[in-house]
Amino acid sequence: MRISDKHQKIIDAAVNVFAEKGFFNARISDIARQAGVADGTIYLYFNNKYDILISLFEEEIGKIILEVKKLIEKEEDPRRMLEIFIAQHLGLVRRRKSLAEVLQMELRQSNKFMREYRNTKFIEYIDIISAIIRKGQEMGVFRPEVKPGIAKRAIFGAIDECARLWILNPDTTYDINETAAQVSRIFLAGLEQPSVQ
Amino acid sequence: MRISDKHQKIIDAAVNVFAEKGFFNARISDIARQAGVADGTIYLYFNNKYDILISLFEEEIGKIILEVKKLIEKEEDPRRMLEIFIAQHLGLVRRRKSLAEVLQMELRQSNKFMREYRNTKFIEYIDIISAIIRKGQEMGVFRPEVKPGIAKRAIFGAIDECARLWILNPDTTYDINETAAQVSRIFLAGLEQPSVQ
Amino acid sequence: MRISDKHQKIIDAAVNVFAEKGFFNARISDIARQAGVADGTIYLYFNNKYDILISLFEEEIGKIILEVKKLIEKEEDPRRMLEIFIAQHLGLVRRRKSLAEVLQMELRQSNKFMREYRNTKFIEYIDIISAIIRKGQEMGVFRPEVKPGIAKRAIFGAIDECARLWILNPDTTYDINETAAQVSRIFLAGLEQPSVQ
Amino acid sequence: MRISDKHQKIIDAAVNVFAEKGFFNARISDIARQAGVADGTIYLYFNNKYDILISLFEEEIGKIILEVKKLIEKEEDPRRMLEIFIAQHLGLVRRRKSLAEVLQMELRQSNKFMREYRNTKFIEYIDIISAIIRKGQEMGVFRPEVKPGIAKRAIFGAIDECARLWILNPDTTYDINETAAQVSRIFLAGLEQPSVQ
DNA sequence: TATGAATGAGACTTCATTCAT
DNA sequence: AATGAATGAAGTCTCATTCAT
Repeated sequence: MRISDKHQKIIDAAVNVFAEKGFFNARISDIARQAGVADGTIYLYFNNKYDILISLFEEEIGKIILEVKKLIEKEEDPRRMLEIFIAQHLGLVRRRKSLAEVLQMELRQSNKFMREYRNTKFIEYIDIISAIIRKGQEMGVFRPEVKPGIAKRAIFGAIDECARLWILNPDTTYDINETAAQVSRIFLAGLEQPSVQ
Repeated sequence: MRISDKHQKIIDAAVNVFAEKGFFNARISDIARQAGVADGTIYLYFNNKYDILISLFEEEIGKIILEVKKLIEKEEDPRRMLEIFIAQHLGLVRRRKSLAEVLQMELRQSNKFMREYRNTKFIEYIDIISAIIRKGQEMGVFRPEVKPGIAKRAIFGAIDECARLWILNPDTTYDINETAAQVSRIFLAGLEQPSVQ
Repeated sequence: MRISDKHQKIIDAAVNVFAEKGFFNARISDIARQAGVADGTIYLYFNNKYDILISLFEEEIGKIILEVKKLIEKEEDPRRMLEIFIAQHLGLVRRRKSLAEVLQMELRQSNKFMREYRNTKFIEYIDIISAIIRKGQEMGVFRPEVKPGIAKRAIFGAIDECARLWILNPDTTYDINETAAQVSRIFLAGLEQPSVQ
Repeated sequence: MRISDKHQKIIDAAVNVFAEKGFFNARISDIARQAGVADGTIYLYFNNKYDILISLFEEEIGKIILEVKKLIEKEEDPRRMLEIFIAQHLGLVRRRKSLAEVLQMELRQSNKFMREYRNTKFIEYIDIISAIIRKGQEMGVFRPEVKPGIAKRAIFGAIDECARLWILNPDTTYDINETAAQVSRIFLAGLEQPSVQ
């Protein structure tokens, strides 16, 4: 195992603590306690508090990218691919609520940091969407005038906002599956060639 | 003048400072300096740092709601209304970049706060979208199976994410007008009754 | 009237506020509000917060000295005089509870101040006791070996501590009259010439 | 060692600083400097500034109670016990002047706090006096009509006030031993059964 | 005289980070 | 590698005092 067991324990603890309190209100000692290590131990694995957040983000989103890519590459139909991406992203909220909260929060974190940190993992993630769209356009399934660079943002934003709602009010909101279905339908209708219908 | 001049000066300064540094990295003394008042003066107008953020949000989004409602109520066609809402929201980013940054950041602020603070102004804002959709459905323009409560989130999320991109990389990205046009087209196509076309 | 009406209003307000919150926790604005004047007005009558405390003390204890002296000088018997002094001091607690609290607190205030401020009014007050004792010794009523300078402290301390108890727990404690009677009896027995009995 | 070395160091430093400046004028950094620790270290041992005062009080008065009880329980004669209590209390002033100052100050501290904080240690301390008196009454040495609950306050107040005088003007006042002797004599004469004499 | 908005120095407290063990 | 006690910088907020009106 390249990455120590404790490294992952700390990441997991940080996910929970950041999700509960937010990055700035989270204390290193909270993370340490939840990870079952001493405060100082954290600094053997991470440079500083912000480094935990960045590492967490890169590693966890890396895993998510692998998962969703594996699911998508089995498919042929770009429409189906998009449905899978959307369902997968929203499914993450149910399966790993705290992680979803942190990833979401992080993207909007203090802009000073975001500007400094070129978030390549996140770009890789949403570029899955634009790749799907491009493929659909090549296949003549999606309308050619849609700009994949804009559409990917629109689609990601839409599902992320639905996720945010669900995170804040898990009970009072629409069922996640239904949300995924609705969002998929809207975007598919919005992207498809009229002639295709 | 109901609200003192200094109240607004502090809000304006806070918008700039929060946008630049983020809420947690912003210091009260930064805001005070930029507002041209003493640190203590801020506490004559706001209870605490977080109260500045909340007040800022409520007051500024209140103005935005008024503006966009005024524009929309002149229109008859729900499709046009949606275009206006989208264009208006994205236009805000160009006209008032710092404000847009803060409002965006704020929505994802430390979830602990967000859970406590029922963000009624924000809900009022996105309910403009669902009202438009409902109207379109009544008029037979938009598809009846679309759930306005989900679609409003999707649409808001899409434009907000596009705004975020533009805020972070104003230069390298698509033109705002083009973005608005693309997003409008996707959603209109996604919402419209096939028969209408 | 030599001393303005507002001067007394501020003193009265300060008595209440100091009694309720203590000197350090009391705010000038509290006193101003209770006195029905503006914060700044207080500084037309007093140099600073501590000056209010000193003035309050000197003026109010001055009145108390006058009152008790007037009562005592009607008497011939030093034993009766002592009883009157004790009853009068404890009676103050019932009649003017807040004032009693402040005077008491003040005597033990931050020693830095107490050392700087020679509390002549207070000395004048307890010297009434030593004068009574001396008179009693001259008349052969009180034992000559008692040192008036020590006895005055002991007597004042005893009644002040009883007052303190009553201030803190007005309900659960002995009746004030009974306390006065008991304390008088103890000290009279302690001071009188055995032969006198 | 149950309580860390630093805990006691901070208490000792606080005694000195509170005695010199008073509780409210004392700064945490003063205490830290005098204790030879960092400011933050204080908060590893105490919750807040006021907690230092309370802890100091409880712990130090606890020790004093133990000492005086040990001395008293060797005696049979209640008169002698009272003398010992008085001498011991006044002796404390000479041996531990700063501590005496703080304990005294504390009893009259901002009444808001005193009302909240049921000062059980102090009550335990002065209940030593009432226990002595009750014992003397049972033995027929002290007069039965004296109420121990009042007398304990009177005696404590008397010696505390003498202590206060000595703390403020150590030079110009009576010798502590003489004061103790005088106060003892007054109270013994005041308490004893006439027939006993 | 009177006001009360404004000032700004200063204190308590927190907590990321270090380092001796 | 691991600990966790200790550090000390830094920020929010308070409030006595001032001064233009």
